[in-house]
Amino acid sequence: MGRRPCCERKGLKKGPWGPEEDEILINYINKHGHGSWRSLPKLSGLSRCGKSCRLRWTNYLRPDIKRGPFTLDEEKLVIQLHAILGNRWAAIASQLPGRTDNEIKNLWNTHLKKRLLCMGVDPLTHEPFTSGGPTTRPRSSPATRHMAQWESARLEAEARLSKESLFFNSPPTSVKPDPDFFLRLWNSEVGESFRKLNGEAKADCRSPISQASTSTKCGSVSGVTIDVGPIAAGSSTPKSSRTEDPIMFDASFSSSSNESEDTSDTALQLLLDFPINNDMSFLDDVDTYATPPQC
DNA sequence: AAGATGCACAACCGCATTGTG
DNA sequence: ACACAATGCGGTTGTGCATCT
Repeated sequence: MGRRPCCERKGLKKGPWGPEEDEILINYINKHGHGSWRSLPKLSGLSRCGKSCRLRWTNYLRPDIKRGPFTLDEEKLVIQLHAILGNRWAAIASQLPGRTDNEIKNLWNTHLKKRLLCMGVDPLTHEPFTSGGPTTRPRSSPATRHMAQWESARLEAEARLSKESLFFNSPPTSVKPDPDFFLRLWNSEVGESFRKLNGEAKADCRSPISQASTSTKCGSVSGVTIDVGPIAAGSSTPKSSRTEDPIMFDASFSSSSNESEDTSDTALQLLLDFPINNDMSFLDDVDTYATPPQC
C-alpha cells in the first residue's frame, strides 16, 4: 500500500508545544478522552496533526508519567531488559511504570550505551568486546558475562522454539520464535524472585548521572519500587493493546507450556545464576570505569 | 564577553502493524 | 481476501541550555 501523509500538512504547526497548546490538549482529553487522534486536533481546535498530539500526550502530558531523573534501579532494569529485548523500547517501558519509551530510548542513547562502551561491553550484544572490537579494553565483569549469557540463551531459546514449533504442528509460515519468551520469564514467579534479589541487594542510591546532574548525594532519594506486580496478575494496562502483550505472563507458561520447558530450564538457570549482589557495580561506581580517554 | 562545543530531551519522520468495512 | 485508515514503534533530528575555550 502506498504511503500516506499522517495528516494534511497545510497550516499545521510543528515544533515545540506551547503551554496554551498543552492546556488545550489536556482539557480536551480530560473532558472527552482522546478518541480518534486523527480527529482530535480538529475537535479540540489545535493546529497540530493527530500524531503530534498523541506523541505530546503519551510522552509528556499524561498524568501518570513519572518525571525526573532515572534511579539507579531503573537504569539497571533498563540494561537488563535491553539485554533481553534489544531496542524494543516500548516493551522495556512497559516494565518501568511512569516511564515512556522515548525517555528510555533517550536514556539509552545518551547515557547507558556510552557507559557500556566505556566498560568494553558492546551495547548491541551486551557481550564484552574482543580484542578486535571497538575498544581494546576488554573487561569481563560478572555482569557483562551474564549479559552475554542472557543473549546466548535467548538466541538458543529462539532457535529451539523455532525448531520445536516446526516439529509440532505449525505450518512453516507460522513458525515464529517467541521473542517475548524471556520477558514472560522475567515476569514469571521465577523472575519475581530474581527481581526481589535485585531489590534486596540494591542501595537506594540515585544513579551517577542523576547525581551528577542534580548534585544530590547518594541516599537522598529512596529507591524506586519497580512495580511489576500487576503484570503477573494480568491486570496491567499496557499503552498498546494491539501489539503483542509481552507483559502479560501466560499462566500456562510455568506449568504446562511444553514448548517452553526446555528453554525455561536454561533461562531459570540463568536467572538463578545471576550474581546475587547484582554485580552491575559499574553503575554505582562510574568513576572507576570512566577513566579511558574516550569516556 | 562571545563563540564553540556538548548534552539532554522533545518532537518529527517513515515504516510496520492492526483494525475495519 | 483485499484495500485503506488508524495507530504504534523505533530511528533520527532539532532545539535549548550549560559548559568550555
